[in-house]
Amino acid sequence: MGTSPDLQSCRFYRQERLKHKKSIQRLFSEGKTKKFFPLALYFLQYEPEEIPFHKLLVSVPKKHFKKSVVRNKIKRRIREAYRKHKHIMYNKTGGLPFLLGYVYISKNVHSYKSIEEQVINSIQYLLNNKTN
RNA sequence: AAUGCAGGUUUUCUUAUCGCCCCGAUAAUAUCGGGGAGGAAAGUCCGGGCAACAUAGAGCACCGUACUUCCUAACAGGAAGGUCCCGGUAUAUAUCGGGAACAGAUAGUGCCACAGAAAAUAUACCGUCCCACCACAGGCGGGAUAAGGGUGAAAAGGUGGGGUAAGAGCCCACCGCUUCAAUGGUGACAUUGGAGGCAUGGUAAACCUUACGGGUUGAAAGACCAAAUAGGUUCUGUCUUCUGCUUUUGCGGAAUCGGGUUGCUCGCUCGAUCAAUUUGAGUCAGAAUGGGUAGGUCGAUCGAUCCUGUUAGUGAUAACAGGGCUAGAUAAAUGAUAAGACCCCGAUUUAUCGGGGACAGAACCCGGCUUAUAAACCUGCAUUUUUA
RNA sequence: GGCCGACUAGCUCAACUGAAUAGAGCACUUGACUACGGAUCAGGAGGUUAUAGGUUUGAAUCCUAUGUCGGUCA
Repeated sequence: MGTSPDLQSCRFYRQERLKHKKSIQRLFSEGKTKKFFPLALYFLQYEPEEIPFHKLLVSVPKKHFKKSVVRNKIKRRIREAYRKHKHIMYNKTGGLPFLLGYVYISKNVHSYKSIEEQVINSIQYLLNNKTN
């Protein structure tokens, strides 16, 4: 382990992605839910191993969007919005980091601006409801 | 020039800011440099490579393919050709364009509703004709015949003539069919000539026959690394219910199991506490060993490869020469925002404004097929109009 | 990523190896019965058999392609 990563930047590190199968199952079974239309946010605080990364997962249901092109586009927009505004969360230090799961619940494709707005709202909501 | 049909080619571009994935260098979550979706990446309909397992040979079964020759690693793909069908042009034929699951119904079995005399070994209902009788409209009996007969998808070679009591390939001509021979062609087949009097309805995307091909399973294949824990195997050692006394034999107590004591419980009582004898079984401890889950690495991107040219071939394609390296992720990168250029549509003040730029996103890799596609361009054919 | 299967009336299902009006129950609707309703009785409507081609005289059925839905394999 070298120098610690710059958490304030807009870089989106590989460790900030939620990949572990059991963590995902924990997030969806034990985590809390809050709706920010067109998104739904699952969140859960966890015990980090070394660096307190917030971990992100994005999901777009296949039921509403048949074409993988459309699903990929929405996922990229959500991830981009989170990347630009995640520094808000790292600014407020203290407390356990979050596992985040964004699920797209609308049946229509929304523009980047409306998605960005709701992502900011959701991050503010998380900071206000943080424990420890 | 427009429209339609068929086929082919291309799949918008530039800049800035912030980012993502891979590779290389410095050197370590930093900086620099390079690369980053498609013609269908799709459907998974075929064929192969690759991998594991299986495997003496032959036959049967099952699945698939089906005009011929060639191409190919292979194919249900492609090229060239043949036959048949459809459309156009001149018109007994030729030519142009398009299409065809295009082997066999004379190997066998099955099916062909309704209608119709009859639906497949032809039949004899209405008919036609001859003879005899009743007795003269006609009826009945015996015989000949298959020309004609509502039907039906399909009717037993067709047309014309001769012939006959009436008729019939009964006979003849032409056409068709079957078969034989010759010639041309690698072949499908074509042309010419002879013979047969016609024997052969349809259906094989019904069973089937013939010929050819197919081992099974798919990257979730498969190979390797490997923490903690549990268990398997092997080796070594220890013990054979626990405990007290005793040198040992042995004796006492407790526990467990089994039998008896009236069915049950307690109690009492009896027996056993590994089997056996050069060993085996089990408990515990230690060591070794192989299998293997979370996870990771490989498989995995240099290949039936791409580009250009020459040669051979009608062509698919092949050979040779030169040059290039061109995504490689794994809850899965290839993006977001802003501005401009190009193209299309609408409004119209003719220069602005507004809207739009299809179908669609790699997952081991190739060769095809099929399906989805905005716009532009090219080629062939047909129709219409204009000009000469 | 691979491999299977099913689409028939508003719903649940039939129609077997092709045969001409695609049938049954529930639901809907009309009438009768009843003071009214239910139940019952008598009738009626409702289908491009998922879509598009093909084979056949004839297709829900056979073949091909497409679409939708479902199952299964670590």
